[in-house]
Amino acid sequence: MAQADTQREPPFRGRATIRDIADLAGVSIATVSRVLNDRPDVAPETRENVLQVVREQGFSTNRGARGLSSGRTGMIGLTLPLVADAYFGPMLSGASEALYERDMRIVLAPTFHDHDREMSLLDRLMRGTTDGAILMLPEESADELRMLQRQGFPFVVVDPREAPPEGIACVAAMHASGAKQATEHLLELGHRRIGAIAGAQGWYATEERLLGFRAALAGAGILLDPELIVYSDWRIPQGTQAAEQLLSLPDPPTAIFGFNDNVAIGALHAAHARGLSVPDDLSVVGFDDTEPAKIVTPQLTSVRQPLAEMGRMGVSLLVRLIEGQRVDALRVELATKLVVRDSTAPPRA
Amino acid sequence: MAQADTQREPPFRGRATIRDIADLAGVSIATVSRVLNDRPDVAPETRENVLQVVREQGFSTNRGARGLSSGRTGMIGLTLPLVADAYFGPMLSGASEALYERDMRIVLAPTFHDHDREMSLLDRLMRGTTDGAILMLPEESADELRMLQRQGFPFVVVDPREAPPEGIACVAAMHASGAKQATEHLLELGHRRIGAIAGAQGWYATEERLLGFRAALAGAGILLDPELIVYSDWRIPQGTQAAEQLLSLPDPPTAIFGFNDNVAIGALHAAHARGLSVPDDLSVVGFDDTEPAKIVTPQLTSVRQPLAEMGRMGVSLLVRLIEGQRVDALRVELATKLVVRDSTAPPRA
DNA sequence: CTGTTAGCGCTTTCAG
DNA sequence: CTGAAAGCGCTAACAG
Repeated sequence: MAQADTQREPPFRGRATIRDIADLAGVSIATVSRVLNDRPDVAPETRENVLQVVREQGFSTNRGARGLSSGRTGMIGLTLPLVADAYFGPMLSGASEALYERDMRIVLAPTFHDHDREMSLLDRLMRGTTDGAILMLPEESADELRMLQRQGFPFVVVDPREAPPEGIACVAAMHASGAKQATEHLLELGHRRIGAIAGAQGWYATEERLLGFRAALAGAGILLDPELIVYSDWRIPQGTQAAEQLLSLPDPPTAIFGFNDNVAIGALHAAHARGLSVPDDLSVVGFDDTEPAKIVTPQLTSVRQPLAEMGRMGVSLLVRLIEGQRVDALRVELATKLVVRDSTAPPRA
Repeated sequence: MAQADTQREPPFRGRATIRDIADLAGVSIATVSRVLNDRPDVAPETRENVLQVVREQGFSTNRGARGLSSGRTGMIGLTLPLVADAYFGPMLSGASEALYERDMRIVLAPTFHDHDREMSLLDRLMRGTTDGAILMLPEESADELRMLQRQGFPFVVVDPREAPPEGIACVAAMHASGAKQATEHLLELGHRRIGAIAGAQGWYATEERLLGFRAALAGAGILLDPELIVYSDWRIPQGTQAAEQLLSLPDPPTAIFGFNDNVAIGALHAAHARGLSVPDDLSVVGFDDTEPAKIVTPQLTSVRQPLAEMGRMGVSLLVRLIEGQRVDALRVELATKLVVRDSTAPPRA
């Protein structure tokens, strides 16, 4: 009772609702809604008036409520294996920038490489909280993805783990051409025996990069010695180990091509441990061009993947999907580019 | 008309709603809601029955709708300057893990160091979409934070930029003690002239670390030469520059304490450029112990900040705030710890 | 223990 | 061009 007039003007009992704005502006909530959604059928004067009040009150619409009534929440889900990662970070960053520009929000769902978790997350993302999703390096098989698609939930895969399934929106980097460039760079420097620390077997990126590697070698008329390819799991220690193996060969390579920066850095470590100087005794090139490539000594020559751009592109595709626009290019491949730094040089002697 | 029975069994016209579940289970929606929210007042048998149907349908509740009616969305907002960053990444990761465990989702809002953006983001986060927020290294002044608080929106600051304001939930690391440890380590090694590359002036972390640095020096009976402290902006190039300055002194330091890993790495670069060997000619220690510290050569001795743990702790505080529980310790300081690696050694001669 | 009944804040026909 | 009214899916009293 003596609770006083909390019901009065501006500082509402919580946050202003569309109804408060309507009252203040002396119009109906329908009109406010129209203004808020940029509908054309509002008198300019009315619109200005409403916007005025909206600004005064610092009002912005409750997405949950909007979602309920319109089916569109303005939020999109994003799953990715890891958040604290030099590889996924930039992708996430690019996606979040693009989303921000569209005034959309992102519901983050790290899977920590757990397939079940990813599935259940996805499942939950779909339940009205989110208009669509971006799946980065998803754990799902092509079949699972297709099933998801059949449920009518819009999503796009960024950086597919397996070969991108037909009919599913997907953005990837040009792995093969990047690998080819890297290998050719080594070849031009005069290297003839080039070892490769490939990624995990069966991964799309691994297979494609292998293709590019082989193509470059073939182009130089070099017959690939199978001993010179060793698979890894993309991580530094495995890279070190793989490099050890390569360098222990009776006829060791003079250059090593790591299929990502991690394994290349691992190779750097291995060289260091053997007292080999990079690039004088051994050239090393990486792939991805993540932050660490610029930090290690010597700075790593690496193939740049446009990670942030991949994130942005994923958003762009997804938004079109959500809006029901025709998407002609369901599959987008972004160019990669070799960045030469200090870890490559002509072979000794 | 011939649209047929989309209204029938399982595969609903979209996704099952609570009403569908109720029908299928032969109970009211209120009962389903009770089961879903783990209310005690449901007969075990009924509960099991409902859960059965829920599982069958792969149902999960629409958070938007829940938010509308209960005022709780199960989502929390998180602002941070950068997502793709060795420092913020782990914090974010820790927070997202903790949130996941509580079956809550995180709405990500990177500010890219833009104050206005952060404010508007925050403002939007508050509008019913989110139950509370975690602000990592917020741009807001103490006053702004207090204003926010007055609006009744629960939030906690993780890693405050300024000295943490009274009465605001806040988690930080023990900067001073970490800095003291690092300096003492150098002192024990025999260094007497120790340069510091401080962070940005006025930052809480800078001031506190400076305190620890001074305390350690004082403890060893060393009078601090003001020339030996140079401020930076936490980034690598600035670190390099600051180190140049320090090393150009008539009587240069034999060790440099970088107030974060970036500037310490910058110092490594500067040493390298001068042909100084680390740690033989110059010892370097960093702060934060981010990923790059382990990657550079030589590996960096650094003070570990429990970044992921800070994120988790932030969530834990926030959840208590949201649930209206009493929070006795509004201010949490997490311990830091020196990790000795290869960049520190006794001074030459 | 369970069902009924109001809304939560917003969008969207459908009438003026 | 604008308002009235009907929900979106769910929770929360309030009765039984």
